[in-house]
Amino acid sequence: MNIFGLFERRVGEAVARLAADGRIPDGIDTGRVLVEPPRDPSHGDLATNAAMAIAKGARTNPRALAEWLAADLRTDPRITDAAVAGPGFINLRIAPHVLHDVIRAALLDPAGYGRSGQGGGASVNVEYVSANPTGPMHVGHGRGAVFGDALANLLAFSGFSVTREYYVNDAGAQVDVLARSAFLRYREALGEEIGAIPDGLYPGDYLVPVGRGLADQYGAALRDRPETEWLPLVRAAAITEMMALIRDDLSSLDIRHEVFFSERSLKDGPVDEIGRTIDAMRDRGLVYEGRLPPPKGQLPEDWEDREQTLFRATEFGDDVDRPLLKSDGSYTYFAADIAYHRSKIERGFATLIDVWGADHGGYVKRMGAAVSAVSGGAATLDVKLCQLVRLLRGGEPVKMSKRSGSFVTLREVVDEVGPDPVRFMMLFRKYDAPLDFDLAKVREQSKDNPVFYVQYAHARVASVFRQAAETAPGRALDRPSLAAADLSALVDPSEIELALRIAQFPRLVEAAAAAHEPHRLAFYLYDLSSLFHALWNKGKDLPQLRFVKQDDESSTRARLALLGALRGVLASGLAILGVSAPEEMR
RNA sequence: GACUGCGUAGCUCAACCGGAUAGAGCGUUGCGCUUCGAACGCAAAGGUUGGGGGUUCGAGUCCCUCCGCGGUCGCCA
Repeated sequence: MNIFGLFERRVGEAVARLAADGRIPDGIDTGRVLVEPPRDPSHGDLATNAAMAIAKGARTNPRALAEWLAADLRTDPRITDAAVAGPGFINLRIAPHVLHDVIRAALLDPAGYGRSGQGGGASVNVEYVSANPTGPMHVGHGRGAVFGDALANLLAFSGFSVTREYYVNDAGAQVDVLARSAFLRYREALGEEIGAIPDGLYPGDYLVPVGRGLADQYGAALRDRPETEWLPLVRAAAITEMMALIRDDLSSLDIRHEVFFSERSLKDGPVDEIGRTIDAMRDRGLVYEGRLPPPKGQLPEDWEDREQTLFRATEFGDDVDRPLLKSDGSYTYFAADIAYHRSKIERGFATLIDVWGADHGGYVKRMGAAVSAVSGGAATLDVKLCQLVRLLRGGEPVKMSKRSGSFVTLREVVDEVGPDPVRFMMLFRKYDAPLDFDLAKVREQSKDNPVFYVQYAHARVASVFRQAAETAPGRALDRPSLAAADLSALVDPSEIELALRIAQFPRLVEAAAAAHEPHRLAFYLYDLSSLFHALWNKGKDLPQLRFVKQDDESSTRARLALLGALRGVLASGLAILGVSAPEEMR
């Protein structure tokens, strides 16, 4: 249950009654009416901007409107007070039983609390990672991987039908370079001395096993054949191995895609999907032969002014029209990418989310233009650009990696600190802000480490339940029993504040899902944990606030009910982020 | 030069389709804590939200402009 939505509807009814009474005009737009937590808890439990939001349409001053609405709201048994404040806010105090209902709902259905029908089952495609299959994943890939995965979880939790997809760039020049690099390792495996890896080839030793595999499979048969003959074979083998490597890296973070979509299949499949896409666009007048103005700033050395096949991207908000064919007549990467996104649309997705690295920023407009063009405006594309990750150890930048040849691999980091800190810290920052990831800090078991702080809150709740069971062996601690407790024993402001924060969970999930911003959930869990730890600490000085009290079974049960609700929200939130919720931490 | 993201406390960052007195953590300062639930607690100081202008009842948030930092800049992927 979402009390914010509940009271938003209630406020809407109050507005409708004002209209029915003739005090304001009919049909006023209430789309901007919000019920939200007040900035200052002393103002009330909930606040609404309704009077200010409709004042213009009602042609009445906000204060007067607020008084009318407040009078109506005061008649509701769920509302104990409605006060007008400031420019026209209405601050609401809700009856204790409303909050008790929230606690019971969260307690009785921990996995369902916060879920919503927001998505209405709509199909959403989240494309993330899509790292080139030329080597192991590095830390930068890891951020997009975790972000995309948490976002997919969040959307699924919010009632969307989500497909997690990986676009395998198995068609460009890079995979040919991969093939040549693997071929070198193949010759090495046959006993040849290859010396230093030449510039332009991938030096990483992760290709050594690929070379060995080729030697096992083909013996010396490929060695003296021309490149045109061995390259497709070696390339296919190497890509298969690299994708296995990447899937393994991803599984170390518990990330699994449902669809791996091959770029090569667009061109080499039964039909040339890229050609088909271009033809379809041409039929609609979106493709023409023309010249492009030279790029501003430094001119590329090999710039030649020539006529080429262009997509009218400018008609869809891009800065210039974009080429679909290279000078040798082959398709550009962009042309393939249009065909790929068109395939997503043809597969029934109206909402496309792409998670890219910051270096692809210049690509966003043209892809958005392409999606508008090929879908006729029916599909939307939201591109999330994840900023760079700076890897630190004790404040000092970490560089290089022997294994990969040039970068720190994701796997090295996961192996060192574990998947939970990697996932949580990658999400404990807005995606469009650069991220510092400190290998030393994320392993600290102290309140300064957010991962530990949140997980420890969950473990601490579990510990209270263990203690509750030990101190009174006959005590019924199952959820239905606790839900039957008299919750009116919860009176301390700290307890109420915690309950109110739990009540915000559904609203927060909804907003985070709508904005495609899973980091909000990470911050919420941190705040929630902070309230709980504070309450715990208060019990140290004030024994009457302890959760388990030998001499007061009824307040013990009420508090355990609250903690049971808290435990569910923590577990549920952490599950969306893909972080474990430990029962104990040792 | 163009496009794009960012600019919030000394530092690292939040701020929910524009809402009230811009919030946390670290650091600083002060007080507390004889393992009872301290893998610490409480409190304080700290801000012209990069500068300027505009829209609005109301702007960190939207628009314009300038400054600074990063990214990208026909056919690479």
